[in-house]
Formats: sequence, C-alpha cells, structure tokens
Amino acid sequence: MAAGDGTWREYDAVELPRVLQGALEAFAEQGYHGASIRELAARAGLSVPGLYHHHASKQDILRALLDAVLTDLLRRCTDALASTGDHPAERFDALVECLLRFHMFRTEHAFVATSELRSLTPANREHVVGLRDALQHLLDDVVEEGAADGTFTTPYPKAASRGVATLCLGVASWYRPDGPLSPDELVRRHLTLARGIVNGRD
Amino acid sequence: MAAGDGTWREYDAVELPRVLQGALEAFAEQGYHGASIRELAARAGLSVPGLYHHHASKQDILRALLDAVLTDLLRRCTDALASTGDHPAERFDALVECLLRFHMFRTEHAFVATSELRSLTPANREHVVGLRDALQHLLDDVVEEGAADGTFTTPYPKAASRGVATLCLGVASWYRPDGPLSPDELVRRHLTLARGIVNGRD
Amino acid sequence: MAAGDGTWREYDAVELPRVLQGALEAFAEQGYHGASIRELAARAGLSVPGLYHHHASKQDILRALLDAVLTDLLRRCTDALASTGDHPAERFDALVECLLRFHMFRTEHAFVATSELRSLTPANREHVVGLRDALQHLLDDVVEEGAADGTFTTPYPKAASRGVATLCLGVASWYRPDGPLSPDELVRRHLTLARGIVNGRD
Amino acid sequence: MAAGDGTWREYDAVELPRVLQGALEAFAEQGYHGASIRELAARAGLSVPGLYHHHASKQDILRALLDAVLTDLLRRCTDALASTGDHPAERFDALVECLLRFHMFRTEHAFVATSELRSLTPANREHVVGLRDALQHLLDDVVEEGAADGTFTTPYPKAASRGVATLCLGVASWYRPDGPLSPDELVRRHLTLARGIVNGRD
DNA sequence: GATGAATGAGTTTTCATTCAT
DNA sequence: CATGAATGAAAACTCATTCAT
Repeated sequence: MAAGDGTWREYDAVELPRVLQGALEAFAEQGYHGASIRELAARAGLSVPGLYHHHASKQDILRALLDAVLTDLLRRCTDALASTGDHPAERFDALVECLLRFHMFRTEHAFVATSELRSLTPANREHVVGLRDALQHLLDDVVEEGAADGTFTTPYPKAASRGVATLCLGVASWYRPDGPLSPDELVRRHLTLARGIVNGRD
Repeated sequence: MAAGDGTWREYDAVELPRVLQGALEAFAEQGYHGASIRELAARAGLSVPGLYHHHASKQDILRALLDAVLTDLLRRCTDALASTGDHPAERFDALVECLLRFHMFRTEHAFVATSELRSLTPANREHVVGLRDALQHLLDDVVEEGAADGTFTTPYPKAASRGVATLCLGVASWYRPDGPLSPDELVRRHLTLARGIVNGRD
Repeated sequence: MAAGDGTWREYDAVELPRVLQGALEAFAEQGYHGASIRELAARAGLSVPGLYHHHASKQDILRALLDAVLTDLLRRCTDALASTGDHPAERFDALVECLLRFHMFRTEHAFVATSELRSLTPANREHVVGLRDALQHLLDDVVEEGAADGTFTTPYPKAASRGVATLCLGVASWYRPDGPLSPDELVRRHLTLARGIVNGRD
Repeated sequence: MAAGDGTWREYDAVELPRVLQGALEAFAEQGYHGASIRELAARAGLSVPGLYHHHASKQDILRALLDAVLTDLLRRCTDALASTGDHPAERFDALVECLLRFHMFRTEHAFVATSELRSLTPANREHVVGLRDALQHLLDDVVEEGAADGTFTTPYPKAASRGVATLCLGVASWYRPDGPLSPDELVRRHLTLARGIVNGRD
C-alpha cells in the first residue's frame, strides 16, 4: 500500500474474512461468552468442525478478530499521516478525521474492540493492548508537537490528547448512518470540537 | 435529599447491596454471560438458592444493578444542578464536574452500564435507556441554554453536548486512582477541555 | 354411619380437607413429581411451613390422600351392600351402581389413585394396595356367589369380576358431567353392560 | 405391509429405538416428571448430550414415544381388520383380539400412553389424542354395524363399544405373563366377556 | 472442508425441606 | 399458623471441543 494514497478514507461493505465478520456481529450483539461456537459457525456458513479447521479455538477467533480490527485502524492512521504535510495542524486534522471516519463506519468493530478486551487471554490481551497504545501514541505525538511549537494553546497536552481520542471513539456509541447530518458534515463539526479541546486555556 | 446539600460529591466505599456489588464486579471482569450465578452467589456470600431468594433471575440482577447505577448518577446530577446558581456557565461546570467525578470514582459502574446494555431484555433495556436519555437531556439543556444566550460560542450545541458527555464518560476508561494527578486536578483540567468543546468556533 | 342409610349415593362438592383437595387437583393435572410443595401450599391457601404443620412430607400428603380416597370408596361400597337384600343379583346391582357413581363423580380421585400408586413408598403402597384389593374382593365374592347359585351364567367368574371392575373404573376416563345422558341413565345402561359380562356364555 | 399378513399377532422382545424403550420403562416406573434426563440417558446407554443429539428435549422424547406406541397399535388394528372377513362378528372378534393382545404384551406402553397424556404440550397432546380417537372409531364402527344388522343385541351400541374398549385396555392393569392362564386362553375368555357386553339386553 | 455422533463440565433454575421469629 | 431467609441436591439443558468418516 503506497503512502498517502488516500485509501484510508474508503470503507467497503466487507473487509473481514467470513468467519471474523460473523464473529464480529455475534460478539457485538451478545458478547464473547454469550455467542456460541455453533452460532459463529452458522454465521460463517460453515459447519462446526469446518470452523475449527480455520481457528484452533473460540479464543483464537477473538484474538484474530481484534488483531485484524486494530491493525486495520493503525494502517489507516499511518496512511493518513503519510498523506498530508508536516505541520502539526495538518497532521492533527488528518489523524482526527481518520479516527472519526473509522468510528463512524466501523461502530461494531470499535465496540467489540473495547468491550471484549477483557475476554482475551492475558497473552493475547497484551498484544492487542500494544496495538491500541501505539494508536494513542500517534495522537499524543502530534498534540505534544503542536503544543510545543505553539500551534495548540492547551496547557495540558496529555489530557487533551486523551480527550480527543475519547471524543473520536465516542462517536461509535451514537452514530447512525441514517442520521440527519452527512458523514462529511459530522467530521467537519467534530473536527471543530477536537480543535476546541487542544486550544482551550485555563 | 435536600437540594444543594453537596452529597453528590461524596463517594463512600460501598453503596450497593451486597448482591449487586458482587454482580457489578463480576460483570465488569467477565461480562454478563461470562459470570455464572454460582460466582455471583459466592461474591455475595450467599448460597445459590439464597441468591434466588432475593432476585428472580440473573437477568433481574442485571436490571436491578443498572437501575441502581443510573438512578444514583441521575440523582447526583440533579443535586449538582440544584446546588448551584442559575447561570449556564455555573450549571455547566457543576454538571460536568458531577459527571467527571462519577466516572472517576465509579469506573466499573460506568463500564458495565454501557457494555451490558445489550444483555438486557428489550423491556428492561427500554427502562434503562430512558434513564440514560434523561441524563443526556440534562446536559443538552444546559448547553443549548448557554449557546442561546451567548455564554458558549460553539456553532453546534447538540454535537458539543454529546462531545462533552463522551469526554466525561471516557474518563472511566483510563482513570486510575494511583495516577500522578489528584482527582481535583483532573477535574479542573477536564473542565478546561470541556469548556473548549462548547467554546470552539468553525 | 348407620348401615344402609343410602349416603353412599350422595356426592357433595367438597369432602376432603383443603390440603388434600388441592393436592388431588395438582397431582391429577401434573402428577406427583410435577407438582411442587409450593404449589400444594398455594392451592391449600397455606404458607409452605404451614403446610408442613399438617403433613410431615410431600409423600405423607400423597399417602393421606390415597388413603382418604380409597377409604371413602370402600365405605360407600360396604354401605351399598348393607342397604340391599341378600340375593346376589341385588347385591351385584348395588355394588356396580356404587362403583359407577364413584367413578363418575370422583374422576380425579380415581385417576390419581391408580396413576400415582407408583409414587408411594413401598410401605405406603402396601397399605393402599390392601384397600384396593379389599374392594376387588367385595365384587369377587358377589360374582362368585352368583355364579355358584346359578344367578350368573358366566363360565369365568374371576375374569368376569375383574372385567366388571374394569368397566366401572373405566367410566372415570371418559365421563363428563355435561354429556348428553343423565348420570342415572348412564348408570342404568352400564348396569346392563355389566350384567352382560357376568351372563355371557362360551 | 401386506393386508392380512398376520404380523399384528407378533410381539418381539424389542421394537422401539433404544432411547424410547428406556424412556418407556422409566416413565412407567416413575412418571414423566419423576424420570430425569440423566436416567433416560443411562437407560439408553448414552451420555446426556448424546441423548440431546437425538431428541431436542425431554418433551420431544415423550411425544416420540407416545406417537410410536399409538401408531404401532393403530397399524396392528387395521391389519387385524384387513386379515378377516366382512361379517361384523368376525371383525369384532379380530379387533377385540388385537386390542387384548396389545394390552397383554405391551402393558407398559398402554399405561404410559394414558397416564402421561397430561404431560404432553397442548400441541403434542392434540396429535396423540387424535390417534387414540381414530382407534376408538374403528371399534365404534364395527359395533354400530353389528348392532344395525342385528348381529349384536345391545340397545346401547355407543356405550357398549366404549365398554369393550375399557375392558380391553383394563387388561393392561392386571395381566402378568406368569399368571396361571395362557395368553390364548385369556384372549378366549375375554372375548366371551366382550361378546357379553355387545349382546346384553335391558 | 461437511456430516453426524459423542462427551465432561458447565450452565440457569427449582426442588423439598428447615428454622428463627 | 404466617413470614422470610436459607440450603444441599438435583433438575433440564448447553457449552466448547473432538473424532471417525
């Protein structure tokens, strides 16, 4: 994938393998423990042993799913940063837009990625949390850079960065594709809110 | 409860009945479907039939828990509003502080109240979602009022209100009591961020 | 109860203590194992410990019920025999009429008395089966007597006696109080059928 | 199955699938509610989930059992009628013999089929009662035909038909294979009793 | 990869029964 | 007698997983 090619804005209908896509929906609706292997198999259009042909266990399906989700988001974020200029304001806007779009068009991914972290084995959780932390660091770096060179006025860059992330993730909890505002308009407005966070003063 | 008595700032160690307190911890760690009735009973210090003496079903425990959590939060918020002056800025600050404190000192409550909404029966969910909506309306009203009289400059009061709520709820996902900053300092800083959201400009 | 006083034809609405009456209905509808102590208590208008005040156990309720049912039937049959003349034909008619009426007006009693024999403790079953055998003996004696003196022509008095009993008990399995024929007419017709059984020839 | 092939007189040791055979014995001894799924599984030589692989629920086992029992009896009865001549006396004898043999060699089937009707779901009960009614109709038709053409003298064909059925079913409640009389002799004698029922006079 | 059969360990829930008040 | 709280044992049923074909 070439840097800056802009594919980080594209969200096609299906991007996950059938097994993971079905698992995603099942986990979103009923949670990891509430979804049975039989249901995952049915949603994937496979038999139960067929499902075990692809994954060694139910836990492995969750691990593969969260890994795919976070890897995709991370890839989009680095692409977004690579597709823009050097100035902190530009980089901030690109990153925030990327996060907003993902949490608008992948609400289930986002919900499962946070609500089912606890259902991962410690070893698996460690890996996934690492990906999530890497994401947060991308934003932290941009905000700190901007705060350092005076682009952003906030006296609390760390808290602001976390607040911006929270704002973006929170979109997933209320966004509906049939809402009154277009995605582009929503992105624009929330970019304004995000800029407000990094430009507050005591 | 007298208006403005300030109890909305107090967070004692235990406020829930033993059964619900145990259920809260279990649901937070393992999710509704991942926590067994046996475990809920053990955490409550009861035998399994003893637990059924108090609640008709596992679902009833979840319903009672979410009801207690949201009713408590709602009570604190109305108390907070009753304890301050009439100006939108004051009311905004009181409400945001109340939400921040709750999501700092009751992180598990907050997590379970959102992650296990899906595990409620439709009828039960309707009731709990009603409480949640009432909360959001409290904030919406204050922000709209302040936007109308020029206290806040945001051109998007509805989005800003939702953004502030998201910011406050999001605190629950990262706050740790042993962090470097005191709760009061954290409240102060995030109040700044929240004011930034309602005071942004296009 | 004076001999021959004719009370064996009378069937009032309630004759059993409240506990046993409720148990009778519950056992008829759901069987001994299908009816819970809580349901028996509710039907009796008692609390659960209140029910245990009257009976030591669920098994004891079944025992008391079957004892009451069979004792009542046995009393009615001996009354019927005491209220008529000496001739085998008269005695046969009285006994058959008595059995028919009981199985018409006490269908639930009859059903439970046979279907729940198996649910009795061996010791209790022995007692109740003794009562049932005593009943069959009353009929056996009358039929044998009539066969011996030529009143009945059947070559198989034992089989015939059992067949008559079966005919009478079977009434309980289809009789409905709102059927087209009056109880008296049904008694008359089945008396005719019973006489046919003891008057058959090879 | 060819008409009149006489297989309706044959009773081999086992005719039911293992699961239903075990369920039959358990239900006969302890009733539907008194027999546990664990016991049904043990009697079938299966584990509990193994049993659920074949039947969806305990209720489904009861339904399948009663269906198999009544279908078998109905098949035997129609075979018996097909294997004899046209005269009502012949047809009556064949049907009564068939009913007698079934209730002698399949006492448990007969007992469970009547005592556990109440344990069926309404929908399932409707189906099974339909089969039972079809059986009674076979006998009703033969008796009415014989009463119409003067073969039988009874003035109450409907009551007589029901009485004959009761007599045959009742055999199941006392027949023991180790009794003093051979099955053939018992059939002969009870055929005599049955003929007495349809040939009584007022 | 599908099918069908199987299972140990677990699930939620109910049972009969007891006891203090 | 009622109330309320409690419990060991067992109920019906489902789970994730395996294996032979």
